[in-house]
Amino acid sequence: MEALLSTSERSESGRQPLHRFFAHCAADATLREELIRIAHVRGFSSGETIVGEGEESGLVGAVISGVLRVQKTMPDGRQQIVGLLFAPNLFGRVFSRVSPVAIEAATDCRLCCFSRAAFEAFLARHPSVEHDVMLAVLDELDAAQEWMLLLGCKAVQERVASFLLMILHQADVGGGAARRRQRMVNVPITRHDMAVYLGTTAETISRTIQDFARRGVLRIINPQRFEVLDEARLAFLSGRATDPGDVDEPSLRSA
Amino acid sequence: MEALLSTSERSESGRQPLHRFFAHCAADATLREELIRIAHVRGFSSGETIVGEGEESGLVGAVISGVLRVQKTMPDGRQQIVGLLFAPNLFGRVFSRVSPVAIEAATDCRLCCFSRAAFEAFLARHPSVEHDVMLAVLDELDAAQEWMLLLGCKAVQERVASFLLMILHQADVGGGAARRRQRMVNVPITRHDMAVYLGTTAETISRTIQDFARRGVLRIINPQRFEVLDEARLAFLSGRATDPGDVDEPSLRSA
DNA sequence: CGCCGTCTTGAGTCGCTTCAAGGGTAGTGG
DNA sequence: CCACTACCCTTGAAGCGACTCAAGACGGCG
Repeated sequence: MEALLSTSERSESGRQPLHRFFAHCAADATLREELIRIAHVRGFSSGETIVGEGEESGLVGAVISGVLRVQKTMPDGRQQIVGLLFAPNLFGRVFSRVSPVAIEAATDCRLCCFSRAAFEAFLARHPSVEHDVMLAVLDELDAAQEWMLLLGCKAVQERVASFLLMILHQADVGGGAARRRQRMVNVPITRHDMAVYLGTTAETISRTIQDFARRGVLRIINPQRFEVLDEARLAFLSGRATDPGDVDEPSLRSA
Repeated sequence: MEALLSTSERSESGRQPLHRFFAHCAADATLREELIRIAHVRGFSSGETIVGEGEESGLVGAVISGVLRVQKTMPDGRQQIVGLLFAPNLFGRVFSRVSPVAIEAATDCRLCCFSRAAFEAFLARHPSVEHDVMLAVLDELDAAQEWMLLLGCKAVQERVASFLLMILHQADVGGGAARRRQRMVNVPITRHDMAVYLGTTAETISRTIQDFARRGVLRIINPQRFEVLDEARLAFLSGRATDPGDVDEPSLRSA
């Protein structure tokens, strides 16, 4: 944990940058010390539940490595992933006794954990830190609203394209202008999880990705790894841009 | 504005209760005075835009009466309503230069407005009030995630049922145990807006509601006003509950 | 009264889901 | 070392729910 907070320079070395929240705390000796006292690092393996849905769980924290899925389940078993959390995002529902969502490990992962009570007490003592957490919550809200647009309006092909672009860009390393664009997409989750995130089925996901490959938008290295050959086309297919130059998209689906 | 903050008792008289945020401010003379100094009440008529999408707008505040729709639009014109705001909810994106969503008047309405800059300065001076705002944002996030479940998993019939229940319960008057259950649903928005909210089309909404009426779940007084005849059935149709007693639902759709 | 917007209803089409089966790969034990 | 199992991904075929297009009904307003 000490290492976590003492290495704000490691973002230089290509690792994930610190969350604003941690950067803030790391910069102040008092905050750092308080935080270290209540934090503990825990490993979870893929599939494990960190917080159950509707469950009273006193655990909040941040992702160090790996991916968490935030999901809701209906009484009859249908489920929807309402968020994916990568490092260095925060997880857990602060200021509520029960969590309205389940949080599970989508991959093996390491988490920096706090007891919710201790964390909230810490925030209450340091309003400027609570402010950072609020900004993180606002970002999450923005992301949720963007995803609602995707689920409500977009065809499956657009959803898959949007998802791939999201994965692609969240993997961009380095901050600001030094940010290096990736061409390789590493999908850290299964087709099934992708389907649950995108509100569709694993079969449809599979068909769509194969279709993209046939059209030359991307190259499939293996089921979890693609090379993006034409990012502009992918952005167009995602519905994010009204197409600038391409003429009518010929679908090779029937060929 | 003074009237707004001086009438925390009016929730007794059947009016909307104050938002936690206002209740807090009304209870402290200093806060109340500061808030009154930066607030102004404005009326908007149905269809007017309060904040444009992606636009730099310095306006935030709370709904006094009427309904706001929070929506996002794709480059090709498709749109999705990502939230409806009733009194006494807060509106506007604090701590961001641009708003990622548009905020429009879904009905004629009255709003208590603040300049974003002044409001943020006010929050910075009073962390306990900022805390209230954070709780409101967290509630909004919960609602957004619930709606993602609806958009990603539910069939249209379930979405419409969920929507009607939401409208029904948000109209329940009185707080806590004194809350009085409504049987009448007043849909404050058009079929088209409902469709945009539910990620479907106006035609499908219409068909579904007529179907509910044929099945005896509700009675249509006029296109904006229904009486709920069987709330348990409606809850079942919304997918919120695995049905306890009803056997297989006969659809009168084909009759 | 006639126009206009909203809601309703009908018919046809299509995208996606569902169901079913086959292939690839990793982990396990004989 | 090689079967064996299990899981994931892929592919095919059929069915259906919801969208699209089109037209008619209702109500409000100038």
